[in-house]
Amino acid sequence: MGRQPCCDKVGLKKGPWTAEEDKKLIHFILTNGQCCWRAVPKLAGLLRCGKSCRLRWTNYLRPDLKRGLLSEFEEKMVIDLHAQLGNRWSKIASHLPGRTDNEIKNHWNTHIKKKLRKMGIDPLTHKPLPITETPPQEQEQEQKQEQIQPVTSSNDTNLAEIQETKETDQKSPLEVDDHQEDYTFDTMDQMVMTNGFCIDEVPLIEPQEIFSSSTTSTSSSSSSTSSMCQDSTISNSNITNNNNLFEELQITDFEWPNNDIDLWGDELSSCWDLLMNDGDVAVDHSSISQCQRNIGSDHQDSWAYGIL
DNA sequence: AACAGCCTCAACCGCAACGAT
DNA sequence: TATCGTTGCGGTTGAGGCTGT
Repeated sequence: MGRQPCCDKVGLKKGPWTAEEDKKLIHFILTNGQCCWRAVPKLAGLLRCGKSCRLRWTNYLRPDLKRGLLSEFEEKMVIDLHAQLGNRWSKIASHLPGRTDNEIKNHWNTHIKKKLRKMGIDPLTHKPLPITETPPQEQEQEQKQEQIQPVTSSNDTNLAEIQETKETDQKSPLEVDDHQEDYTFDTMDQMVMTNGFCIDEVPLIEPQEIFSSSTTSTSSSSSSTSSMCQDSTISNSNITNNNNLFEELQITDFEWPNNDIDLWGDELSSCWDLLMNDGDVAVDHSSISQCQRNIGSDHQDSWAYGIL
């Protein structure tokens, strides 16, 4: 039928976002919530398409994002989940609070793939690489080739592999479980065992389960994006029960991680600095102190500002 | 210091899925 | 059921930073 472009591309800005654009988007979403991304750029005064705004928010500006490299535990979880789910990055991300599908996908392509190959494991099938079939010389060449070519390219996806991946992807977790004896990543198995769940029944990992000293109860955040769109305001009952700030902000759906998580990277902090320093934004210090009490003071300088 | 090649990751693109009508 | 509009997902790209020479 011929799809329309997601937005009128004439005169729209592309490429990296500026601090000013970030500021506008954050301000708009905090005051209006997430709704109808197509309308967001217009209403927020941005020369971007809605898609770009959504991506920027979900992958970078969302306050519940964890910053920095994946921990070893998270990495292992990604490997395990990838073995079950294939390249379903959003599904994988939904098990890792504060991580985005894009982030996990990038990390997989740049780090984990290499690691697995070094360990002699095929990152596509999670089975041992066919060492005997490939003469050592070729292997050496492959390794060199891999060093030359960016791992993000499709250099490792020949037709057969693509086919294989698709077949693997189409397997349900139960089907995968049927072949669990093929799973060869021993440390992974150990991890799975020590954490008390089987590969085919990966639980929703709560932040407090990953970070043992957690105090607040939260639910999976990454998977909440779509449900957030249902509301015209962002909702989070976990926080609002005893927190005026978030009521004021109409932030009721955020999954604020606990104080063990580095919530705000420097860049985002600066965005929020920009936001709070803006003329139409005031800082509610009483709310800040309340937030500090609720969540802990480690990040008090970073995030606890109210927009009135 | 200058340059080239490599690496990372934010952002884009196109398609699929889904809901509304 | 068919069509349309919107959002979400996964693959891919390329700018900028990093590293080695």
